[in-house]
Amino acid sequence: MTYELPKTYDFKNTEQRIYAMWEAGGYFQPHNDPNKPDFDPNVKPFVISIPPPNVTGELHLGHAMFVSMEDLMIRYHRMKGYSTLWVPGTDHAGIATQLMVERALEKEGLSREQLGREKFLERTWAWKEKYGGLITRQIRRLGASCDWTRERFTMDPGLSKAVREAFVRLYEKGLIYRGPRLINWSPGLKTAVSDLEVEYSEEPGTLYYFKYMLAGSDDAYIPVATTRPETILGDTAVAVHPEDERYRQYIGKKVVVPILGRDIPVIADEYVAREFGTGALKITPGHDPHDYEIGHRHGLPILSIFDKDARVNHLGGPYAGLDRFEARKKLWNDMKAAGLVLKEEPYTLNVPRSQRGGEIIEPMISEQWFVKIAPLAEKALAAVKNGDIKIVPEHFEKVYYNWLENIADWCISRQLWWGHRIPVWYCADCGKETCAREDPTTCAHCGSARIEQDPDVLDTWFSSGLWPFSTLGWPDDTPDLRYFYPTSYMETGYDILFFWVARMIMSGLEFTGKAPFHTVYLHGLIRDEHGQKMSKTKGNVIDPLIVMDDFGTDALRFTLLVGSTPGKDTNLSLKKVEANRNFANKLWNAARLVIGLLQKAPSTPASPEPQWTLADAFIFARLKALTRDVERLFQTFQYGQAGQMLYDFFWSDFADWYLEIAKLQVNEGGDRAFYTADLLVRVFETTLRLLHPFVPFVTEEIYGHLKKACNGHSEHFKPQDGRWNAVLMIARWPEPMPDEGWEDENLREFALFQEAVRAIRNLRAEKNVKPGLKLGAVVVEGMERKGLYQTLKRDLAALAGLDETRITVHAQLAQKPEGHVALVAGPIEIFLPLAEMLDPEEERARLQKELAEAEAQIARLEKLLSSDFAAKAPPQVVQKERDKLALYQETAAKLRAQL
RNA sequence: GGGCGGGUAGCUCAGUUGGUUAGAGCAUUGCGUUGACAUCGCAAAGGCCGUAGGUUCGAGUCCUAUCCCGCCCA
Repeated sequence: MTYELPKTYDFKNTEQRIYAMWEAGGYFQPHNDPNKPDFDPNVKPFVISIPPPNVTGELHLGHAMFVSMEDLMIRYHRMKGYSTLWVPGTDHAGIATQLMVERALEKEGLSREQLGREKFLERTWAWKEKYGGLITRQIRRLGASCDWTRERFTMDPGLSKAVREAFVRLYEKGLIYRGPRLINWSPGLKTAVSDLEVEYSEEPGTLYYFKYMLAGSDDAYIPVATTRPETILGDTAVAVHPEDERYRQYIGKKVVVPILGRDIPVIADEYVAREFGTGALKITPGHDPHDYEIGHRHGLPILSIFDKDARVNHLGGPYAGLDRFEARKKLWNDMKAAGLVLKEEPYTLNVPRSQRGGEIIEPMISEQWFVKIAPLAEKALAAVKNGDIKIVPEHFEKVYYNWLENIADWCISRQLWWGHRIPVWYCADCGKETCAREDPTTCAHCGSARIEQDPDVLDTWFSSGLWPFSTLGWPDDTPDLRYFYPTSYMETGYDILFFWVARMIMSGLEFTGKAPFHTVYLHGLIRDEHGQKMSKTKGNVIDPLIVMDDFGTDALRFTLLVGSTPGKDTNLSLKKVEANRNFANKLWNAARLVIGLLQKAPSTPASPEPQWTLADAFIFARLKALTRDVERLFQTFQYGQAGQMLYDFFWSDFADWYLEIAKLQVNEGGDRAFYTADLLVRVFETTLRLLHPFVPFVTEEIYGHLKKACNGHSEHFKPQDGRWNAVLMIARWPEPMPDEGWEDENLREFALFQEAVRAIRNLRAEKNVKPGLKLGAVVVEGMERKGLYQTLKRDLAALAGLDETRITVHAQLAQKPEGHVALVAGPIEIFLPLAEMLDPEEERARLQKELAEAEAQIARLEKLLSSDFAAKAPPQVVQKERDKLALYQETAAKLRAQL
């Protein structure tokens, strides 16, 4: 019975089935599990914790990128025999999720305040249950081989316990403190956000110049410029540079706050840039980070003039109740009327905007919780500097250093409900705080039962920072934690190097005493095909789900993986995805052919000694080189390059050349057919293994068919390492095979053969020889080939459109055949009976051109070899050039003989 | 202001210990289909590797300067 496959690869009906098969087979779980009795602690683990997507999020290309990349890393290591664990999970995304639920409530005409905290949280959990599975289902669709039995969520009891433990430890160590500080306030969300969650955008604005009148004077004033006139209401000083001759006289005097009439001092501070604006700076310590520092230095009062909605409060006198922007307008108009205004100038502002939603952030004094970051940062810095952690690509190490060296304390409290609540209780009686691992019922200081928990929750990144170990059971000493921690690679986008990677390193070192991973691999952002950031407003968003529908998961994965270099942005074009869908189909069709051929071959050999052909030697030598190269590239994180080599090998060497010749060899029958089929299976199967981490579905599907066809036909047809596996995904990664000495010569000889074939094809094309017209030929192969072309006659004929029966092969020819045109490929000459269809002059010109080219190369190489090059370059490099020269000289000699 | 990355074919990009004729996909042009694949094949054309210096026997690759683009931090 013959085994046949459909003509086109049907990814739609394959991917889901394959994934379910893998998962049901338990292949996603580490083969060496510390929770099982047969556990062997000597087997090396390889572990990645997934960057947890928002639990209620939807798949975008950023997810597709990291899933593809991590799955590649995981599958490679799994095939290498590591006990491989990829821990999946999601995070609770405090702000994002809360906003979604609030929006849903709004539709019912409800607010979270109306509902109350408890009910609101119930609703949010229900929301999470309902939509939480979407993103993980989508990640599965990408082929992710994560261990779903170990899936985690940041608000699981275990991970919540980790958060609580981490907080309490830092608190006990004095690394967490609470206090009023200037923080970034998001008036729309009504919560503090960290420095990292603020983005600065350059926007056109105005620089306002006005008079700060000297107290007690009617005409003396200090001119001051500001971009935010409304903050005048909170000014508590005017600062000038101590050496500024213009204002020196005013230092220590008082000036009057416009409209409000408060007296404030003129102070001297070197921070003031004399050349900027008027050289005098108004100081609003309550609403500007720099002013805050200056205020501290000089012991200035700090006024908060806005409420939580960023409306002016009672300190703003007549402007109380106005929004900050309305207040700006009104105050400025009033100042104009009062004759205090000097001028306005257009000016480019650096506006702080919320990363979420884009509203303008207000710096405000607020009571918040902070992590004292310096001691943590120091260790995190050292871990990379001393090589415990390596960042790929390397240049991000500098970025990392720069950030950690200038880091400010981390504001970790958020005025939200959805998240881990701060484990601190305040006592109504003694006023002290109780921070505890278990919810207390009484104050730890006075025993009072009148305690109340802090209403705030922690920044989501606080829990994400614990992810590599909290997912493995920390703070409990679990078998998973002991065996799988520290993890191996941390793979993620460079955009969250600070948000997440740096914080994981700090937390890991602090809480577990170990770097949470030894390698950080950062990928770039996905942009559209013209390098533009994808955004809904631009309408250039590519939905990975649609791409997978149209071209298949493998095509998308291969495109993302091969088109990317570590740390560099990737422009994704659908054209490329389409090309890679074609690649998957090419694989499929090669499988059809290989399966067809092997079934035509005898199932046993007559002789145990194979007689390999030149083509056999060529493809196997190329496979060996490929295996070596791919391994080297994987070791150095050059996955894209590895994928490209696989693509080229498969398409060019294997499909275009070897398969064509293999057809002929199988048709020969007998042992030639048997050994050709045998080699086909080994080469093709090895290629499938090498490609599997990139395109897992199509390779797995083909593997199954190939295995079945082989097993159904001959017990001899087996993979290179001699055994078929249950599934490809756990087959062993191909070991590089050492060179045995025969490779180079065969590769060179095959290259000449290819050159000869191409020369014939070109001439045919040039002269419009009908494709169906089979030509005869005289081959002069030279003395060294010893009749090689007798055996290549058939292949040459098939590939170049010749008539095998009319090919003659000679070692040498005294005279060039009459009426023939000569083609030269190094030492090989081929004469085609085309003279009659050629203009002798044109033909002469063609040969002249080729000769000129060869002579140019000879001249170039002779010059090169007579220069210092021959003396100073490494011998192999020089030899390579000498060989080339010899080849050109032969070509030139043959050409001259033709002319 | 500080730092980082990039500028290679018409477009999008590879090109990692420097090795002497710079590659791919798409697009373009020509030819080709009963025999794995038109989701294909065979071929062609297309590049002073941003600019100027330097190091070297040798530079797309290393160094310096410079212009342009992008990103991060302040």
